[in-house]
Amino acid sequence: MATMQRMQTTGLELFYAKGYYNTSVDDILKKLELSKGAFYYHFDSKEDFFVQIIQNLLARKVYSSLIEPIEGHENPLTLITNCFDEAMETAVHNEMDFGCILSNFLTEFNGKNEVIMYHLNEIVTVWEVNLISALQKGKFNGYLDRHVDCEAVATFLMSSYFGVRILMTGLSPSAKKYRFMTQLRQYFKSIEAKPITV
Amino acid sequence: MATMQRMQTTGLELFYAKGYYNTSVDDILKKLELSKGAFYYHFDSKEDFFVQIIQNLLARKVYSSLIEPIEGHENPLTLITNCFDEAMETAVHNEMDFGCILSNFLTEFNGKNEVIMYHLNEIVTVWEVNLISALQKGKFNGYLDRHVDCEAVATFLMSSYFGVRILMTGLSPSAKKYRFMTQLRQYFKSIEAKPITV
DNA sequence: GAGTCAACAGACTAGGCGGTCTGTTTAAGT
DNA sequence: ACTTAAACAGACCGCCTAGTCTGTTGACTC
Repeated sequence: MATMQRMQTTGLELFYAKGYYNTSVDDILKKLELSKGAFYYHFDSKEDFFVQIIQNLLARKVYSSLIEPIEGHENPLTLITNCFDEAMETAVHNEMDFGCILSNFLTEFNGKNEVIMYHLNEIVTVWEVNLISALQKGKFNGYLDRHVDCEAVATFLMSSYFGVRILMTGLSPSAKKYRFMTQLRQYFKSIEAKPITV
Repeated sequence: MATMQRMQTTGLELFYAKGYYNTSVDDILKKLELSKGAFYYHFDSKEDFFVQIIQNLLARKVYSSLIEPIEGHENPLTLITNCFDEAMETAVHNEMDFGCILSNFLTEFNGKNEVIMYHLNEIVTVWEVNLISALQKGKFNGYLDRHVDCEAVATFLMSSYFGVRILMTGLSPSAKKYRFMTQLRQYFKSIEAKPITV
């Protein structure tokens, strides 16, 4: 049981760092000092292995870092700002940052593996749904302007976050983060509830 | 000479659709009905082949679709809006859209191949520089608010574009595009030159 | 018409890949 | 003590991959 978890943890590490297709089962087993027998005792195939990683590790990771932090009753724009800030700060401090795990896998498997894409898209949908409902709640509570299209805002936010994580893998990630955050705040200012013009 | 171009064109097609590591030299040669001898007569290696594709095809593609359209003297916010709109419209009409080519390769090679990453980042930098200068020119010409940080805007724009192209590979790309564009316009409104309050 | 060389063809190799299969160990049950 | 089976170990297989190497073709020269 502990072995299964170790396999999945190092599996995700290596898949994230080197990509799924570029990481062999032997690579993972070598790092764990385990054998082929151990792997295929616990998992049916490499694909089955990865699907379980998605459900057990990736889904929880996305939830704890991107969904749970925006579930409060405060201003959703503030919550999202802090959530993105923290997520990006983790990336900045991680010397081996390869971008957003979810977005990387979406890119790698798009058009190549329908089964895996299905599970990945499920996570994306959960994130989207939670973002939208957080925004709608914020609109109801008077934090957002009445005319704001919450679904559109969610799409825009997800896009920009996926994208900035790609850019942050390049030069000066902390500068990229700072610039991104200033413009996010600028954007948020434009959709927040307008004070009643007296 | 014509063979080299055919190789590069189909090479980019397949690399884009299936990924670099997931596309074998034989795959490309099979589609072209050519032999190993032909390939290694024209190119030193698979990596050399790809670097040439980047410089000959990818760089031009990015230039013609993302840089050249924003080089005019009009309002840069309008130019960028139309540029993104058109680029995304092409993606919507492409039944086999796998996202932004540049962003996909950035994701695939990040941390895996320094040589290729160098050439990819060169293209990113060119795009960034041109975006910034277009915005600065727009600021000088009174289209943008005086307090706008052009570098930050460029980072934000590149992020959001990379990201939305990923989302658009999922469900209802045209809806994603529409929502994205509404929020882009919203954001642009917040950084455009403010009319003098009388 | 003999020589030359660019532009290929295709057999070949060494290594890596996912996956299989036959063991072996170890601990618990009876 | 004997059985049973979970949890592995590791040799093995067929296939694929980047890259090599020895040819062959056909146009062009002199």
